[in-house]
Amino acid sequence: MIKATITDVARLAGVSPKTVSRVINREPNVRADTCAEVERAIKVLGYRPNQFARNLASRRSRLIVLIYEDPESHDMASCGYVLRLQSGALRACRAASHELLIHPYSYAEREVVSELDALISQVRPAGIILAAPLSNIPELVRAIEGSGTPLVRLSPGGKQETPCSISTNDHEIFSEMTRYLVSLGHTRIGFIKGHRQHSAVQNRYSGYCEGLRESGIPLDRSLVLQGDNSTPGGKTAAARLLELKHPPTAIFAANDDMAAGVMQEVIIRGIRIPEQLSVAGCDDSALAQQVYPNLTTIRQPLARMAERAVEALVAHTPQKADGSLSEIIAGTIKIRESTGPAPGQKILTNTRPSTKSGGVAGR
Amino acid sequence: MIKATITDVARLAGVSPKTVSRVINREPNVRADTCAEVERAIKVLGYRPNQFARNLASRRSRLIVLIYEDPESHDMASCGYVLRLQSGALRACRAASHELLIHPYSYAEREVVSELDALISQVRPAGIILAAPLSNIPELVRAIEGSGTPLVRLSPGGKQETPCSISTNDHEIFSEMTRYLVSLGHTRIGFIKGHRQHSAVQNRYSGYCEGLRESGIPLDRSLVLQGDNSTPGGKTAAARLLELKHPPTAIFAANDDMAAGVMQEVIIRGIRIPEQLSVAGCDDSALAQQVYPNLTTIRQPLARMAERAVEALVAHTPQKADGSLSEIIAGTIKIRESTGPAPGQKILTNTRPSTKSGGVAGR
DNA sequence: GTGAAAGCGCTAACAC
DNA sequence: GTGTTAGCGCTTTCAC
Repeated sequence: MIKATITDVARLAGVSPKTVSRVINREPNVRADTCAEVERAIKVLGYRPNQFARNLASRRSRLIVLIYEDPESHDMASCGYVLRLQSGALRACRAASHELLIHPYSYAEREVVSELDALISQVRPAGIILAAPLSNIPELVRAIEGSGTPLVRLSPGGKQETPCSISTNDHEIFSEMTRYLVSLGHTRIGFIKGHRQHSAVQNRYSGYCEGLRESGIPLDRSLVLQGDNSTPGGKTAAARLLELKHPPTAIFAANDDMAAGVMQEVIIRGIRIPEQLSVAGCDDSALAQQVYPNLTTIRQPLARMAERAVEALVAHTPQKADGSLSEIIAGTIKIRESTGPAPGQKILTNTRPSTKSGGVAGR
Repeated sequence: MIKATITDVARLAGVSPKTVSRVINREPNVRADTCAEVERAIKVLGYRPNQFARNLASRRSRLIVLIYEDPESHDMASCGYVLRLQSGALRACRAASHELLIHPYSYAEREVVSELDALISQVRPAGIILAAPLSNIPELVRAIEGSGTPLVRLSPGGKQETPCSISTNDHEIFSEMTRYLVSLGHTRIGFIKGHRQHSAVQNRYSGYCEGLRESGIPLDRSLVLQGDNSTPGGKTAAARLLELKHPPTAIFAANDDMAAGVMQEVIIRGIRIPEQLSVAGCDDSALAQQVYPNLTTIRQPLARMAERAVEALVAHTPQKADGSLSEIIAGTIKIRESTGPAPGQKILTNTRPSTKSGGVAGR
């Protein structure tokens, strides 16, 4: 397998290298038969353009960099999160003949910015995807934007004014899940917030509050606890909720890991799920279908978000000035076995809430 | 942040571009003070060598490709597996200033080989890592070796004659876990085999057999079931084992996902773990610490294996003729809460087996 | 120890 | 529509 070059192809096809270049880059202004001839020559020689030469000559690469919080720093808890991002990004990369470079960062280490600088100037990526919670760190965003590299942020919290971003409807879907629990007859619904640092925290909690409000149920602050996104944290929080004078009949955790911790604590205490207590989570991690009973949860469109991000980046390549894309992709509620009618409640005919966002789906 | 080139640095340092090149590549034959002068200039200008130009001129890249079975085709079950491989590979890549390209393949699709060809000729990777179970597919190995790209295989089954490979001690560690269970007083130990396609299956099962043999316990074939690496599969298998006339007092599953299924089934039947039944798995996936009780399992040194693979590849770069590396890195037993003395058994003083491979560690 | 010249394989900017 | 001329920024080869 000796490497054929563009000149070899040009010679065989009886055209100039530039014409071959036009064909492989699908540029206009090539006669159909010339094009066919070139393509034949390409096939005959098994020619593959050398990416490095292309990158060097055209000053841009076909590499997309996906940056996310290093799951190692969380003991691999968020592993489904990372894999789904990768999966979507890879799909779009394949479709666009780009390659994906992964860069997990432990944001604890402060060298990230200089690492990023090095990466950008050495690799000149076609684009960078910055996943939450990193998408929320001004320092990083600035470093990337400063270099002129196209950037898409995934689920940046707060006002997503700055550059391109793709988010999910956290607020709405948390509201919807809350209303779903209410529709099952629950009126005392515990809520365990996510880790403070994570930008989605606020939207999720506000969604819960709104769900209650829309259902006409007053917010009881004693039912709301600060969690840390971990399973042990969920366990601890559940213990506190269950020891309340008026314990909740449902517990809604801001992620699945905490929900799993809740379930552990509940089972230890001999409380049955969902007959005596309903549990809901968020993320639809692998865990959700591995715990018993299977967990009702919210599935975020992570893969789709990353996929769209790559698409935007690839399209955007010739520095589109104001590419201030700001998309929202809706999540989905997955009803499984961990939620059911509140104790002492008749089973309702229709347990599914009306949907104005994302929709509700069984598994 | 305008890009400084090697010529800029050369000019500022008052030397030729070639000398700068020598410095950044750590080539010999540069006087210490020249070197210092160049490094100062590099710092002043914030110079970063353009990888594409280097790659083009030197005909080799600083990209390592990690190829593994697409977790999507397994519904993300093996997500910890992938992440730990990535994590190790990334660590070594950072240390060696290389970048990591990830390529999950669903081996169901047969186009993999031509995709691989394209990848190799376009990207000219410095090396490829082929993870199990893909490391066992002759077609892929041939395609890579045929291109002359350095290859390291991870846990290829069978005789690892061909090229470089890095494996773990599946056989020994499964034997050890089995002996550990015996040391707890278990004599009827169920075993659920892994998916047929996975090359490690054979070694794991043979380790179990040897563990029994060394303990003087005859192999009872009715206690050995074929699993499929999935949680539901483990559940089904457990049901069959528990309905046996003489059910086992311990169940050893060839991976954690199946072990989780076992635990589900056991809990449904109201059997207590570990008092009435011990359960052990393999992989130390995130799951192992998320199920209740936490799962006793085997931790494979996946990250370390991938890390070593990258190191070998990077060192190997100038096609070392016979780089037939063949390393074995030992796994570790993680004793958690799901295993205990067999029912009706006194608690032994020392529940830990003698170790001749890998060693035993609590958490 | 250091430098000059000649590409690596492709694309940019123009000419025709 | 197509070809020509120059590089892209670095490393190679070989001279000194």
